[in-house]
Amino acid sequence: MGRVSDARKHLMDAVAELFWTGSYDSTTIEQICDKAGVKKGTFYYFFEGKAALAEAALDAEWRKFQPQLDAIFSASVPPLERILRHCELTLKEQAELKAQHGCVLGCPLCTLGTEISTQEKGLQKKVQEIMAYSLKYLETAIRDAHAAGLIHAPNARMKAGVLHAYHLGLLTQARIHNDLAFLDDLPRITFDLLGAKLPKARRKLVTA
Amino acid sequence: MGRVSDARKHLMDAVAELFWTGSYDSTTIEQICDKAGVKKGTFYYFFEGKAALAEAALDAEWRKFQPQLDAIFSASVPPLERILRHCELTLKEQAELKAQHGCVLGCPLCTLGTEISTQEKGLQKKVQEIMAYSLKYLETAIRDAHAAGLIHAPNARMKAGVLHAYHLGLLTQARIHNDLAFLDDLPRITFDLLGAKLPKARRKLVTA
DNA sequence: ATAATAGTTGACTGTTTGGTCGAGTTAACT
DNA sequence: AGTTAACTCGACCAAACAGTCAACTATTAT
Repeated sequence: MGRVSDARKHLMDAVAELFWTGSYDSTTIEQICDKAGVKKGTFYYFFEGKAALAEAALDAEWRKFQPQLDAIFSASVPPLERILRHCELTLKEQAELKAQHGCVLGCPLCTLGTEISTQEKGLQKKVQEIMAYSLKYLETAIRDAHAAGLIHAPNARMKAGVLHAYHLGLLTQARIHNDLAFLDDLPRITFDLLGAKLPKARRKLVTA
Repeated sequence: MGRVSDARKHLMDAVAELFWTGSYDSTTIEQICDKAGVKKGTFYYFFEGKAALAEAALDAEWRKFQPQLDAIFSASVPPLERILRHCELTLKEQAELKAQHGCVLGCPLCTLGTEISTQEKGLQKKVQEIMAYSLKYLETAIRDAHAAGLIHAPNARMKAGVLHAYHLGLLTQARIHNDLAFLDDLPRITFDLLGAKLPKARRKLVTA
């Protein structure tokens, strides 16, 4: 009964892009509404406020992204290949975003999470949750690689943590310096850190 | 001629803490003035706006911090010891800040730089500049360590980049999760990444 | 068709903000 | 002591902002 609407979806799409390119606090509700082609009243009909919208949008984005990770980290793929593909996905994504928006955007979870960590506890929890998920993919791949004797990593969780931190650090630097070149080393160093050899055939250089 | 004032200094101190604990965009000029015990008119007498103040404050903070780094990374200290001390300084700082503010604050340059990267180009440049400086300390230490045969790192710059990215990533995670435990591995993993052995005598565990 | 429901809106309120300015105050210098 | 320059302030403005609401519209199920 009653009419149906896609305003909710439009709002979530709009907020994702605005947070991504700008920042959480600098994005106003009116900006979001404008981009979504929706009036403020409608916004408040669907969401309690900016934080609630952000939380919903984050959830939706993650659900959209997850199948890609599931494919890349599929158990049917050799473990080290999974990690390599993940690196390549990151490179490809960042290059596309730079082409689209004119600047390197880095990791959205870091950008958002860092900014709101001292406020908006609910949203913060969601960020933590998603980060924890994506860490698990790495951890599993590393554990499998170790079990297959491809690398020596008795503590897969810790190794994943190191890789993840390095990964995030690079993305952060790339955003801050607005330079994709920071990511060039990503696959090679990742494999270095794993104590594995990067297949020579796979040398995609993505330069700014 | 004329009177002298420390309002400028007070403003710079206030803004440093507010950005640190909150965020750039969420910090209003009035908030800054309140914390500094100064009226808005005075603010605009000294600064063109928030970005200008931030830039000046960043510069001042860096100048205050630099001597500490100079001491830690002194050529009179064995190169690997420099790096270890730097890790320990980070741990100590973050623990103090947590005790003081109730939350893990991470790297201020990252927090600020990530948030404003797509706006405020002048401020952004300052952030990049300071980051580049602090990277140089690491690089020199690594080059010295390599020259002394303590580690194998023919490309000191790249090694420093890896360590730096890992470092930043950890701090970011610690902030996002508000948990100092993320930093526990910092010294050990740092030395792992360097291919060096961490002196057993130095095992300070800082837990949340 | 119609009634019930879901969605939409614009106009409104009160508040917060950035930013300005002229008038006043304080301290250094001669 | 008096001049001058550096500084301070509070009052003010206009714009931007979050948030509300009663009236309106479109859709769906019956």
